[in-house]
Amino acid sequence: MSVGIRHDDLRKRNRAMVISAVRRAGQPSRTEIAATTGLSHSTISTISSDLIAEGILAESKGSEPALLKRGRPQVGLALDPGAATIVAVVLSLNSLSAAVIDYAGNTIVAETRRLVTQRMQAEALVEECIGMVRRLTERCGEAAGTVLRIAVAVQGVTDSGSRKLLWSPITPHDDIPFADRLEQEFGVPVTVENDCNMIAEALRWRDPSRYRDDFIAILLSHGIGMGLVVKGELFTGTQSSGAEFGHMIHRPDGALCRCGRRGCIEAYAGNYAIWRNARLGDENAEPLADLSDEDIIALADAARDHDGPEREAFRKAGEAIGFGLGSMFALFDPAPLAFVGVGATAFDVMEPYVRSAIAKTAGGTHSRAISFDTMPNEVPLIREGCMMRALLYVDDEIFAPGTALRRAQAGVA
Amino acid sequence: MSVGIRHDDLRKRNRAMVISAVRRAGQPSRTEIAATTGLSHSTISTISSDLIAEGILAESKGSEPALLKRGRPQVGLALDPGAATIVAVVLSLNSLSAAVIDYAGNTIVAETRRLVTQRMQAEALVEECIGMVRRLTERCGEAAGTVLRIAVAVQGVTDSGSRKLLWSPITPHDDIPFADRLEQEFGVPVTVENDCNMIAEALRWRDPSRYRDDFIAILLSHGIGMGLVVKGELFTGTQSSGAEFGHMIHRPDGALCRCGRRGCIEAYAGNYAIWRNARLGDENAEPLADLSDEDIIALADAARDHDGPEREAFRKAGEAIGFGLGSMFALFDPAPLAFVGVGATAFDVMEPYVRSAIAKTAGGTHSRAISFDTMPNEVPLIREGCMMRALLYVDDEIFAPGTALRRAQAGVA
DNA sequence: GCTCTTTTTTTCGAGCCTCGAAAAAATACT
DNA sequence: AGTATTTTTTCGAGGCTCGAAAAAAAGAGC
Repeated sequence: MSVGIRHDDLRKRNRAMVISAVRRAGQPSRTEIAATTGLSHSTISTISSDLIAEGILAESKGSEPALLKRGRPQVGLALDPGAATIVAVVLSLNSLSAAVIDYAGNTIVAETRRLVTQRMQAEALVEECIGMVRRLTERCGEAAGTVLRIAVAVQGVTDSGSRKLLWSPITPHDDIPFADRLEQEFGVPVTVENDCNMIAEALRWRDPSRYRDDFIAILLSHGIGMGLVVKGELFTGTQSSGAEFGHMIHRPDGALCRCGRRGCIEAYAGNYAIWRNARLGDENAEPLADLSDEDIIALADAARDHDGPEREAFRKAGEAIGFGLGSMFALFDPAPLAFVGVGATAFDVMEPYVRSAIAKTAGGTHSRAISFDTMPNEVPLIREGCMMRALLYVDDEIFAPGTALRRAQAGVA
Repeated sequence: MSVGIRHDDLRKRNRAMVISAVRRAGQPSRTEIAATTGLSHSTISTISSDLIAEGILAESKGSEPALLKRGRPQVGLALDPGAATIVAVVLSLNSLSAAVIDYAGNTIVAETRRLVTQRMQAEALVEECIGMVRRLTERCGEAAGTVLRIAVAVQGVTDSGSRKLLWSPITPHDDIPFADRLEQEFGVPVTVENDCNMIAEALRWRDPSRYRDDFIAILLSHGIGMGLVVKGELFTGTQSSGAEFGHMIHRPDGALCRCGRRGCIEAYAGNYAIWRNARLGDENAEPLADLSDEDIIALADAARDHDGPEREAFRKAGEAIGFGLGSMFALFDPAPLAFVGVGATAFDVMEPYVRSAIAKTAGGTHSRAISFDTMPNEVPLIREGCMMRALLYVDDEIFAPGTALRRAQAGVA
């Protein structure tokens, strides 16, 4: 049961509101913050002067456009870049990248390297991450503030506590305790997040007008992933990162999926499935391990060009996605969609089939206009979402409690 | 964006905590409440004496078991039955019932009558509801407190604001504005809720240990309904009451559903679908309008007795439910399940097929033991959930704000 | 250049709220 | 009857937010 609300929580939450307002708006004045939060000017004044004294916010004197208005000019508040530093790590099939990022969201240093993830031991994967983070932080040296948080985004299923990678297509190993190992190594809180969830998080910041309280991000790549925001909250499973759209059942006992089961949406709409249908015409053939982007683009070109097995393969893919979305819409109604990843470049080929499938479902009723958006490159989105994840943690869990936290901790000690 | 938290909100929320603790625990002492809410004894003391003064709570002197302990005896706090009155209305196929209920949850008067809902005009349906509520409240007369809330539970889809019945199998008419019409008539806030959501609400109160933060209630009757609780919240659509499990797609372009579409889970697992498969062997036959409970029980008996079309029909039903659950579990992981309604009496026939279907899905992995529970009679659950809905509204929206509300309203006026 | 107006930000006292400690109340034990 | 024990209330202290007023920092007008 939820616990009663104490007096100190009040300040904590209002500090969080102010920080969040600044992160969202960029350089809002105190008056603006008062308006958006609904708190009084005096409260905003005290809170923001506290935050400035603590080095979390800073008055941004320099870059004002100095809009010529009559009275005392507004002074913008901005996040102090030096307040903290976070590290965002993105691990995907055969690739690892990481960046050290300041509190305002500017990348300080970054690195990317290729790995053969599918052939590595679990421990070697973890050590590659540790190594890269160590190199980067040392490269920054004293220049950067203290690292307060590390977030790792991985393709695959993580546990609901964001501590372990439960299963992933990038490695044959299960239950890899990334968070524990990295925390051990760096003494800083760490989370492992699902890549598609990070895409969803990034979309909220990229385009809050479209991606606000309810939307769906679908990653069309070798497999099919989904990031889902419902009622303003990132939707996760009760025990895992959840939202495994690719493994909803499209056709019971149908095509062979990479996961070993049959009839999953992915077994029709994943890159390997499209290739398999187009080239082999056998939906039970063993899925390929990997497939280059060019291969998919070539298939899409062929499908656009003429009727044939390629177009038929994309039809099956679109149908699987459409019926899957229809089933989801039966659960929580239609929402704006973003298709991300290589598959998005071929989405124009699939779209009519997706739409006609949705039209055959309960989702088709409400939705006069379900709108699709496509973004071929998922990498920057994952990176960005991962960064936001870490920064928001610092905002809410470290800076919002402020001295109250330190007081409480001292009390415990 | 969420708004800052003011000083008065604090008291409001802590009052809500206290009320909720009493509703949940029955007759907790102040000390107990302090423990469960985490608030200090002094705070609980002031808040509860306020609530007693306002006639919301009462000290329950009478029925103590007087457990012999050393110190000053605890004095239990209970909801004052006379604090308020609510009306719960349940409208289902060919049946309307309503009850006037006191603040402690005791039924004061109740009435049920049969209607031919499918042949009535929309307005006539609304008027039947109004008439029954009026008769009941008049029957109570001065005996009951003021009615503060009316909740209507209906089979079908309502809008997300719980104002209209968007679609229902009990009537051919759409968009029936129950809430507006009843509010007009009685001058009291009214909501229209989906019956399965009310079942879920009831289960939380019936057995909080099993039905707590995440669970699924599935109504197996003529159609298939679902009530879903995820992370402690009743799951609803963004625009409708949502969670239309019955209209997730089991087989694309498959059996004819009552909704006019094809391949819905309901088109395999609804009573009409089971009957159709067993008796006609034609999954495209026009669905029957209604079917008696006895018919389904007879089919289940036949299926238990010998292999044949009946057993095959239940196999198809179980498979549809199992694959559907598997897809849901892919989205948010397995959760405890309750099967409610006539179909639950036949669940033993379907269970093996349900389980084997789930085992073929992503949900099958995590779930070493997904547990099913069956409750044949849905009516008392719907009634109970509907009552709780209304009572919780009074708790949170009327009694928790308390005088603060009245003050604010006066300020506005 | 000086004063007036306008807008933003800070200051200050009032009013609530929760908390901890101590007191009061109510009962069982001896 | 007195003591121990547990629950509940009382009371002063400390925080927090708010509204009003003051202070600050500009442009506008003469």
